[in-house]
Amino acid sequence: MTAAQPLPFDPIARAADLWEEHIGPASVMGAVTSVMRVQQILQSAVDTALRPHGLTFARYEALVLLFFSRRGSLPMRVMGQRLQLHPTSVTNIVDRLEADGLVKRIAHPTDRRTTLVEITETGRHRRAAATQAVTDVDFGLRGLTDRQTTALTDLLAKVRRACGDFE
Amino acid sequence: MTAAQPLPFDPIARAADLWEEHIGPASVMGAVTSVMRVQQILQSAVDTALRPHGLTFARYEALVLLFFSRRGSLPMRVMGQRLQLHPTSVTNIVDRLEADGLVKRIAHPTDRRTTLVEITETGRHRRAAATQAVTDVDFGLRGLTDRQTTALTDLLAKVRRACGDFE
DNA sequence: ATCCGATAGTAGGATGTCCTACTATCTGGC
DNA sequence: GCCAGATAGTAGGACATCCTACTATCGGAT
Repeated sequence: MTAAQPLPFDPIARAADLWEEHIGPASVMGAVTSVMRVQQILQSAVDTALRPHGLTFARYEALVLLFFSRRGSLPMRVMGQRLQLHPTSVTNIVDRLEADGLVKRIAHPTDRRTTLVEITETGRHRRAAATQAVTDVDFGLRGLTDRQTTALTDLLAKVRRACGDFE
Repeated sequence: MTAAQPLPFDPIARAADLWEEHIGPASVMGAVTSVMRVQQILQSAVDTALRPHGLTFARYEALVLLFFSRRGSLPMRVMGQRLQLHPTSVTNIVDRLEADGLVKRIAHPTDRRTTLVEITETGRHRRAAATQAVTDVDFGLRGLTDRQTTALTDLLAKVRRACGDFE
């Protein structure tokens, strides 16, 4: 069953690829599967690069978001909006970043419901090191030219726009 | 802080998009972010379509894989290879499918280490209904033409190939 | 024949995500 | 002022994934 029929090339093996062969509509499900798979590959690669720095991609994104914010701090609610994350996921992420001393929760000056999350000096240094690690990875293992990378981003942007991403 | 500077258009808000603006290299990180985000969108859409059928995308893929297999059964190890999943994830998925009566574990005729997973009649029917639900979703909410969909798949295939996917 | 490394699957733990409450706080209409 | 509904964040639970061990079994080298 494992190697019953030796295919000539590209034995794409995922279920939805199989599905594609048998049913159609042409390519739609194949695109879905490809996106899923590439995301998995990228997630794994980036997380591997970030692990030595004690960060996941989600936490890294949060750190970057705070780093580039005006005052180095944002309400948790805003972080959730920017990162497209559920409020409880933000709580979790900030918990861990705070435990590592990379951010700290501070009180909002006027709204006592709101918790501001502020990046610490340690957090700024960690972000710099992690960014280096991420860029090093991405240079290593792409398979696309600059033009192709841009094309990919544009195509995905179309999908995102059609789905109401970008608000 | 929330709406400090009203941007003219496309206020792409994710952290890595911000990162992109400030550092570069042009577009690489943007592509990574786009893949991540589109995967999230697709995952959510597909899971929503499958929820009424009691399936996640992962379990649906497993069901499809078994459905299109020669004898309607595969060793768990092979399922893991085809679906690019950790052996423990396969165990989890098969546990749940089996609890729902969609598959059953049977003994391998010669290798007593191996557990074969076989799709049941109920599983076959469930797959058919779920496939209908998934195709209905995908037709509704894409933003690409057929040509663009194909182009997207091809670009992602390049990435997968460069990363040693397809074995 | 036997032993030792390789292989198949699972158990338990960690992480990350979401959902459903729940508490605390704010805000606007009365 | 004051109360009803909205909003910010968190707690606890469900689920999916991975990792590290662990057991059972296989198969080839000796």
